[in-house]
Amino acid sequence: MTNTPIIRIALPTPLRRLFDYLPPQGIDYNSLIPGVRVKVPFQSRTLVGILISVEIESSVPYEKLKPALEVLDTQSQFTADVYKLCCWAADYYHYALGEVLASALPVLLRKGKPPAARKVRAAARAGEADQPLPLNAEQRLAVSAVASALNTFKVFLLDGVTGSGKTEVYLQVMAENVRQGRQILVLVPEISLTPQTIERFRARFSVPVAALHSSLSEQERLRVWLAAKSGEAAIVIGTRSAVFTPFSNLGLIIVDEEHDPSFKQQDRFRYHARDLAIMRASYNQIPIVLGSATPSLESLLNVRRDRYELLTLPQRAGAARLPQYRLLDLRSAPAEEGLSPEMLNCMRHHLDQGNQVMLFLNRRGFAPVLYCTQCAWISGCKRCDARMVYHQSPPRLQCHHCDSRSHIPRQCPQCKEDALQPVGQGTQRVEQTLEKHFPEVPVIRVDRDSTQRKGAMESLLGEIHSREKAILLGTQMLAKGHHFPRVTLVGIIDADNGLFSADFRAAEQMGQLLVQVAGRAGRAEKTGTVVIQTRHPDHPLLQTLLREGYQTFARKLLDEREAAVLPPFSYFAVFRAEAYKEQDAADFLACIKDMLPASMETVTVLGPVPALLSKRKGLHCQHLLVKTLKRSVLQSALSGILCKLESAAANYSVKWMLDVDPVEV
DNA sequence: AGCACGCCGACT
DNA sequence: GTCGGCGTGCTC
Repeated sequence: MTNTPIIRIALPTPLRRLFDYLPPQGIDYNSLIPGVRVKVPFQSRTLVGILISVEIESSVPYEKLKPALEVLDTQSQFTADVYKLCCWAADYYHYALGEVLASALPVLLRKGKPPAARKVRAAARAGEADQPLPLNAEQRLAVSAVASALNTFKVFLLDGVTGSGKTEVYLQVMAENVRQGRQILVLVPEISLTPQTIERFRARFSVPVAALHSSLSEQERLRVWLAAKSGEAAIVIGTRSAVFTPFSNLGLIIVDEEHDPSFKQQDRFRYHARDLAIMRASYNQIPIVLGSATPSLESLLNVRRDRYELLTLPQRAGAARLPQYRLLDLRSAPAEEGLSPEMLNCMRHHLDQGNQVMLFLNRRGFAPVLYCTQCAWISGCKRCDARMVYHQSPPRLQCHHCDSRSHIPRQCPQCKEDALQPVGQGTQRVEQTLEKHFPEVPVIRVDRDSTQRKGAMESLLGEIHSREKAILLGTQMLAKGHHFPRVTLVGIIDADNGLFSADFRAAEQMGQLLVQVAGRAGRAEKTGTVVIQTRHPDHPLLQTLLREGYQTFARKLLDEREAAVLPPFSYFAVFRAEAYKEQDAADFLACIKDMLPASMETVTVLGPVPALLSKRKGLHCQHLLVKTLKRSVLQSALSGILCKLESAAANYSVKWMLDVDPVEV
C-alpha cells in the first residue's frame, strides 16, 4: 500500500476506457485538477490526455503504472458545461471520451501547445453600429418571446421563409442579450458562413464578434477560442464544431438553418451540433433559437409535443410576393440536353426584362456516365460501385467518390467500336447548351469544379452581383445561403431524384431544397417564378408542397413517418463496416447482430446489407441498422455490446464505426 | 487506431 | 547474411 495518488486520464485513442498513471515526479499534488492536460507515455508514444479524476487506488497492478510526464495547465481547459456536454456526447454517441474531449479543443491545445495566442490589434470599428430595423407584429412577438425567456432554458423554433426577416429577429434578441452583458453562440451551416454574414453581425454590434470557419489558421482559431473563454468575445459565429467553444458567461444560442444536414458530422465522432447545442442550453439554463424556413421533422415533432415553442413569421416582409411554381412535364415535352423548350422560353422572357435566371442541377461534370451504344459498356469506377463522370474541361473521366481519374477512351474498351456517348446532363453540359441558346448572356457556373481555386467563389459571386442579365447555373452550393436580388426565375432541371429514393429522408430533403431554392427568387420587390422539370408532375408529395406549402408537406411526411414507425417516431443507429472482402464486413456485422439482445422485441435489427454505395475506394461497405421505439432501449442495447466489440473487431480485418441518429441510411 | 514484435522471402 | 512484408497483440 502506498499513499501516492493515482491520476485517471482520458486519452485520444479509440479505446473506450480511461488509463491510470502516477503523477509526474516531484509534482505538487494540489496542481492535479480535473480538466488539465497531461502529457503521458502510452506504449511507445507520447500522448496529451485530459485529467479526469484523482484516485486513491487503481485496478491496474501498481508495477504496471507509469508516471505521467508533465502537467501542462494550471487550470481546466474545459468550462463546466463543455465538460458535461462531452461526457454526455461520449455516452450518447458511444464514442471514446478521450477522443470527444480532444475534439472539443483547438488543434494547438490537443498537441500540447501552451494555452496562449499572440495578441493582435483589435480591428478598429468603423463608425456607429447599424440601427435596428423596424419590426412587424410577428417579429416583435418573436423577439419578446425569446427576450422574456432569457435566464431560463427554453427551445424556440423560429419558422420563417427566406425574406421574412428571421435575421432581424436574431439580431434584436442578441442585442437584448448583449445589453445584459452575456455572450452569444451562433451556429450556421458550413456553406453560409460567408464574409457577408459575418459583416452583417459585426455592423450591428459595437461588441467584439468573432467567427470560426474552416479557412482560419490554427493560431487564429486558438485566439478566438481563448477570447470566448475569457469573455472578451461577446459573439461567436461558427460552424458545427463551434458548439464546443468555451464561454465565461453564455446567455443565448442561435442555430440558423437548423434543418441543414451539415450540422451532423459525417466522420469519426458523428455528433449533431444542433442537438448538442440544445443540451448545452439546458445545462446553462438559457434560451436557444432554432431558425429555418424549412424546419426538420424532428423539430416539428418537438413543437407538436410541446417541447419547443413555435414562433412563426409571416410569409414575406413588405410587398414581395411568394414565388409562383410551375411544373413542366418532361414526358410530354422532351428536353433537349436537359432543358425543355418551355423552360428555354421562360428563361428568354425573364432575361429579356433584364433579370437574372438561376438554374439548379445537382450533378457536376459534363455527363454522369459514358456509354457504348454498341455493347452497353458503361464507364464504371474500378475502386467504387459508381460511375466515372464524364468531364469535358479538362477532358477526363472522374469518380466523384474516390477521385480517381482517367483519360477518355476514343473507342469502347470492351467492343472496340467507335460508339461511345456521354449520357445524361451535368452542369458543364448544360452550360454549353445555354451558351448556344443565349450567346449574348453570360453563364456563371457555380459547382465544386468551378470554385476549387481559393477565392474563386468570391469572384463568381462578385460577378453575379455586378451583372444585370446573367444565367447562374449550379449545384446545391448555389442554393444555400446566398442572396441574389436580381434573380426572378429559378429552374429545377431534375426534381425526380428526391421523389424515388431508398433513403426515407430524401423527400424531406427535396422539399427543403425546393423551398430554399425558391426563396432565392423574387426578392427585392420582383415577383419570382420557380419552374420545376419532372417526369412525375402528379406525385402527391410534390403537389402538396407546391399547392399547400412546406408546413402541410412536412405534416404529411410526419404522418407517413409515424405510420411507418420511422424517425423521429423511432430511434436509429447504424453500424458501418468496411473491408476489402465483402464477406469480412458482413460476417463482422452478423456477429454484432448476434450480440444484440435477441429476446428484446423492442429492438429491431436489419441487415447486414450492402451500403447504398456498396464499394468505395476499393473497400466493401456493409450496414447493420438497429431500431428501437424507445430512446433508452437503443442506448442500453448499444452500451451492452460496445465493450465486447473492441476485441471482436480485431478478429475480422474490418474498419467499423457506429452512427447514432444517422442522417442517411 | 498506432506501433512494436515476430517470423519468412529477395537484395547489396 | 540483412531489409522488409504485414499477421498478432497490447496500450495504465
